[in-house]
Amino acid sequence: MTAPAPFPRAARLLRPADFARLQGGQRVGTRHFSAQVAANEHSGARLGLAISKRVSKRAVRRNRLKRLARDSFRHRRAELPAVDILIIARPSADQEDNASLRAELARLWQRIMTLNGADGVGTMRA
RNA sequence: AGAGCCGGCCAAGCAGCCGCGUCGCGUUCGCGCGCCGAGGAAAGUCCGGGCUCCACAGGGCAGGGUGCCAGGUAACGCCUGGGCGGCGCGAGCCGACGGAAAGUGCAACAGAAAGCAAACCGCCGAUGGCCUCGCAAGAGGAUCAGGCAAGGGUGAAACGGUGCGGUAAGAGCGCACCGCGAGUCUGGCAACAGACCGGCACGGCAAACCCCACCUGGAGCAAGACCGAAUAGGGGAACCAUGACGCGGCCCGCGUCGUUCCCGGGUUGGUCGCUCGAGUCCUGCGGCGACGCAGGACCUAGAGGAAUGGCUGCUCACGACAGAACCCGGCUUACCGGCCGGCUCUCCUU
Repeated sequence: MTAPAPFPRAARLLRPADFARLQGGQRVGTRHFSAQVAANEHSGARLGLAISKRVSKRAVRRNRLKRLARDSFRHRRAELPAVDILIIARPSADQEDNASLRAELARLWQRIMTLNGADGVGTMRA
């Protein structure tokens, strides 16, 4: 029912350095998430996740948020520009069900796209 | 049929689409195909081991742990069987359950007294003395000497309990039963039990110090090993003053710092450690059992910013607690509900 939308390793933030670079990136916030965005030198968008134990002490619940975010991201990755995105979950996210979190993530990707179109992200380019 | 006890097991299912990780095969290096891919607790990190490194060689002290007995096990604080005590009509369940005659200590309040007993209320006053009566024997009275600890009262606890005898009143003073005992015998590997005997002497607390028996180095896979680029600590051998420093609790003890010679090297990345193991299943034999032995079959997650998922549809008893991170054995805690086996009690029917 859905078009193929793979999510290879190249589309993930793997090194501590990748995360550190995003400290200076642009911030985008929604009700249950916040994101740090910066342009990268790769061919597509990359995703990193930061879901601390402050969100939930239960590993199962943190896993749910990560999986949801990754799945949502991979479906929209083709539309996103070449940016690194770090998604940070707020503790309130733990209370929401899958459907509303998916809707919120969809809006988040949309805002990142428009942000990039308005040229804000270019600041990180060397 | 209803209540309940014990042991074992399962953890919504199916399909489609889109994904993720290891491995194998193919590859036009984009990827494609196939197999496999969380738990009974993966959890808490409370014990025990394996493995690894650290200065280990030994002895002593200290510290810590365990604590009825006997087994099982790699080991344990776990498990099995047994004993004792308690709870339950019962199937069964629960128990830090060694030593109080080695010593030290503790016990608020209350109470006369809290531990080599003592005597507030009380009981008695036989015996000696006193008073009255009596010629006397003696009788009566008070309770001075004195005797007693039954009863009352306090307390968590008061120097065996109940009953009978006994007595001036009483008292293990005597007896019966119970309790108690560092006695004897019998049974048992033992914990312990039974019988007999003794005679009432020894209160409680050892999750108070302590004593006894047994166990016990420390840190942890970010342990640790290997590979490889810039700055330049390092490793081995020989000699030496016995000073300073260090030695994962301390001491004996041991080592380093110095000089000479020889050899070549660490944080961050990559690879390994990383899953074949006290493994799982089946059968047979031994054992009450935990478990052991033998044979056969099987390979069953291995990530690393961290995979094991998302969406949709259908079915039903409407789905709990919860996510591996070096690996095992336990314990504890969380949990919607369901299945199987064995057993107990009550009621009904025959």
